[in-house]
Amino acid sequence: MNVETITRPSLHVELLDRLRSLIVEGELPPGTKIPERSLCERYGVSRTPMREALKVLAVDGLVYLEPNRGAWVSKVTVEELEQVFPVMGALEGLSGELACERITDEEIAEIRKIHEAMVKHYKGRDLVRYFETNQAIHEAILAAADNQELSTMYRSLAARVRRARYMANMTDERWEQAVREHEDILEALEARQGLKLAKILREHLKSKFKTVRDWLEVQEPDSLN
Amino acid sequence: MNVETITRPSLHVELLDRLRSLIVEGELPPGTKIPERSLCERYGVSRTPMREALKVLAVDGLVYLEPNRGAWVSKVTVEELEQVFPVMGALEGLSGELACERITDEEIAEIRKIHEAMVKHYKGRDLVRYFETNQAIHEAILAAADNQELSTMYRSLAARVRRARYMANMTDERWEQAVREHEDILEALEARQGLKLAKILREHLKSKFKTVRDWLEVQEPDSLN
DNA sequence: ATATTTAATTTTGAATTCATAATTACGTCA
DNA sequence: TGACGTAATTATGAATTCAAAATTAAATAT
Repeated sequence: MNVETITRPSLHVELLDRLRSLIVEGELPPGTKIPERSLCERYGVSRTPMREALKVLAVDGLVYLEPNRGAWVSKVTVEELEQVFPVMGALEGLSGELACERITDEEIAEIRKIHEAMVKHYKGRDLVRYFETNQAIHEAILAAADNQELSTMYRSLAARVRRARYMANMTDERWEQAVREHEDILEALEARQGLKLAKILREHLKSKFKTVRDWLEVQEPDSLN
Repeated sequence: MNVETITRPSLHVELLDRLRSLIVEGELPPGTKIPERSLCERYGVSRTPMREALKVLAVDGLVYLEPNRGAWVSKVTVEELEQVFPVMGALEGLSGELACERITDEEIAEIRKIHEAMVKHYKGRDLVRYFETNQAIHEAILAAADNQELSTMYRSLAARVRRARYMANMTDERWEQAVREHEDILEALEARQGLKLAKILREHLKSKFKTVRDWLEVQEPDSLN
């Protein structure tokens, strides 16, 4: 009897991952037209699995489909993020609460380490590494919450937010504030104060939204769609 | 110039809606194998759009895909709902909070009406209509919250929960408690006490989960997948 | 030159086809 | 009878094909 069955993922799943990165990492910027044929050639697949992947990404909110007209990388608008951020706040708050209930001392120590690294990158003004470690902290809290449904939903929203390259817009003042908030996050986590952590995380997201909004209002003066 | 352009939705969207109903309404019960061919014949479409729809439903969590083996209506497990309910709680709590900020007196009056109807169905022990009006209240609060992202996510989870036909399992005691909780919901809403409403809604979901869990533990003694 | 039709081209939507994996049916042998 | 192996059948994954819609290019008129 075979226990260790090998299940090669189907093409559309593979494409899903790759397209998602392309979009989230900004290689395909918001508003870009996605012509099926050229993307298919790029990955050497036929249109069938490509179209399947695009349909999933459309439900995910990363792609915008117009019947008979094709697919675009969906834009990141202030109006959209105004709605996304409160939802993310609720989810990340829950993430903090659940994490405090379940997290082990070892996991906390691990997060503390990432936190210290993040502070180091802040002091060295290394924006890219700061962003990476920052994200790693939120991911670690999410992991500690140990809720797959929560993770999936949170990541889906986080991906959409990440496309706004707002980091470049962070003033020194806001950056400092973000780090301060992260100190509070660690503190609440180490004390396992779930409700407090939830509240801090929600507040943290609110100030993040301010940064993103300012950035978007510069980038996207008007424009429809 | 044509302003009123007609955009016929593509087949896969049409199928998406129909399949979703089939699954949520229980016509295709959890665990059912979904043979592509027969479903295609049922709707008179080819496999291409059907497969596109199935892939989307799989991301939604209503369908389970196994590579090279096909699609099944995903099962409703206690383990899954244990994760879904807290997330729903966070979302519905936010829904209550936002609703309290935005809701008009007229909208409140409308919800009060549905509430009265619900109480009437409770007294008449009309389970089906009770369930309908109950759901309508939560939908109305969600609508008042006026957040599309929130609505989408909430509905996706609610659909998965609805598939557990737990209502049949409601004891008189629990039913009474649910109605009592709904009285509190109305009260907090009319007083526009957002945080309180959020808390009540979360609690409300917790007791709902108890009912669902009891039902599932009878229905699904063990079983994998 | 600009606007407006009309034709050609391209792109998309969906059915069909083909290859491959999985399942079922059958036959053999202990 | 039942376990095992092999062939036949069926179902799925993905490429291809075909029809229809949209876009672009060309032609005509103003």
